[in-house]
Amino acid sequence: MIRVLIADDHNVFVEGIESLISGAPDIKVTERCYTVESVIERLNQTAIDVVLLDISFPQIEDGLNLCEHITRLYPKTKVVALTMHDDASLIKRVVKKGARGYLLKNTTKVELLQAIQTVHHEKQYFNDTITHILLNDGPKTRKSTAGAGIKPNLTPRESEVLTLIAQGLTTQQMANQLFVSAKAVEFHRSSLLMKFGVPNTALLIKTAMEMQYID
Amino acid sequence: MIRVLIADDHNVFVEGIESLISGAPDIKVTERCYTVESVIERLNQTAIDVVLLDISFPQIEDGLNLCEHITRLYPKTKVVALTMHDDASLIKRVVKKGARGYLLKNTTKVELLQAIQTVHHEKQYFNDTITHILLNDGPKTRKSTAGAGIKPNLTPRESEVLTLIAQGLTTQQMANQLFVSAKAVEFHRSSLLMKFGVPNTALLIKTAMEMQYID
DNA sequence: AGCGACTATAGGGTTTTCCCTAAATTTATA
DNA sequence: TATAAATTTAGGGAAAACCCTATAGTCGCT
Repeated sequence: MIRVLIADDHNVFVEGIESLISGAPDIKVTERCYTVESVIERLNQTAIDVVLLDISFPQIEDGLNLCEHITRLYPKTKVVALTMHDDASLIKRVVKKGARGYLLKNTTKVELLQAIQTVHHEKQYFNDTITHILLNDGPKTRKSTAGAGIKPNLTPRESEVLTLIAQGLTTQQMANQLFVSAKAVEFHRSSLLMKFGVPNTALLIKTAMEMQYID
Repeated sequence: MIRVLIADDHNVFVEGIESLISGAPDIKVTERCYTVESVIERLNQTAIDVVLLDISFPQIEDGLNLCEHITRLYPKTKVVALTMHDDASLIKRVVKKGARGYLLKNTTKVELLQAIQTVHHEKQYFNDTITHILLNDGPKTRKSTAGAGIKPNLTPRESEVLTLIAQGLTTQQMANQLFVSAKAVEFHRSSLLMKFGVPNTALLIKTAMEMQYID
């Protein structure tokens, strides 16, 4: 059973979403929140699998902040952004804040249920419309946004840095060893995190070992 | 060939050390430094395996700082502390600053050569006298100072935290998940680092995986 | 009742990591 | 020779990790 929290300050809309979901056997709306504060409070008290979050809640900035807050503090809880806006820059900002899905408010019942199930299974949900918007908007689209399971090709330097990180060296120590600046090392470390699609060195090491880059 | 740098402001002593070492086939004194500055400069230009460091160089604080500097920036370079003092507190301070060996200035040739070779092979060198001084001085002696290769026994909580770190969670996220404070999680993380004898989470993950605590 | 291991918490501080943006140089390659 | 990929450096800023000391409650064992 997927536990869903609806965060929207429009009563009518909450009702609508809930009725759409009511048909699904494995999804249940367990919480309805009309303010940012109540969302934070609820998450602190109850385990929630998916949050359907109106990004204009009540203002766009509030929604983005709340989205960031949720994904930072409760990584198990997935956020699907709901909004009436369909511009690329907003979608990107939302994704950057950790949302796993993005739906326009004129979405269908099928799409809504599918999005909930998809994000709950650790995947991202973006329909064709959203994907199209993202793709047709310059080169800023992350190389490895999907990032799961694919083996990144490392540059020679990146491999070196990866090996040194796995030896427990700090950035400064690596810099001394490679005879480059700390900033250069930082750059390679950052590239590694991006290529492997991980948030920190701990998971980088684990992932790299599993993928046989180390050992 | 083990490259040795002697750091001492007493000319006579440098000469003495050098003549003692001259007999060894696999050890070579490549640098002699009479000031802190020259040590730093040399290390930046030349690869050194072992530094024989007079802790009173010229004052105790200077030697300790230099020792810390070397071990922090050049972890491959091992430091053997040389001094005339034999009090426990100083020994501990030196070890805390990263020295891998501690010799009194009335040491023998055999001991000197053995100390150089031992620390160069990633091990620590403390003779019976030093060990005795450390043991007979209260409970402050670290539980796992040696730490290499032995499998630590983890408490239930430590195991949990280790697993969560390996999943890439931050301290705050773990705290939320375990319903405890961030400080509590920090404590367990710190215990893990100590028990495994590693300096950071990157090496913690690698070591824990190799020892089959993870996966 | 006392001891030790485990757990949790706190305050304060330093270092390191991580993120963002930006730009110059080299090297390979189409 | 453009173009792209790789490497290097930089500055600033926010978050996280790391280190230290100190207290305190719980539990099991002696």
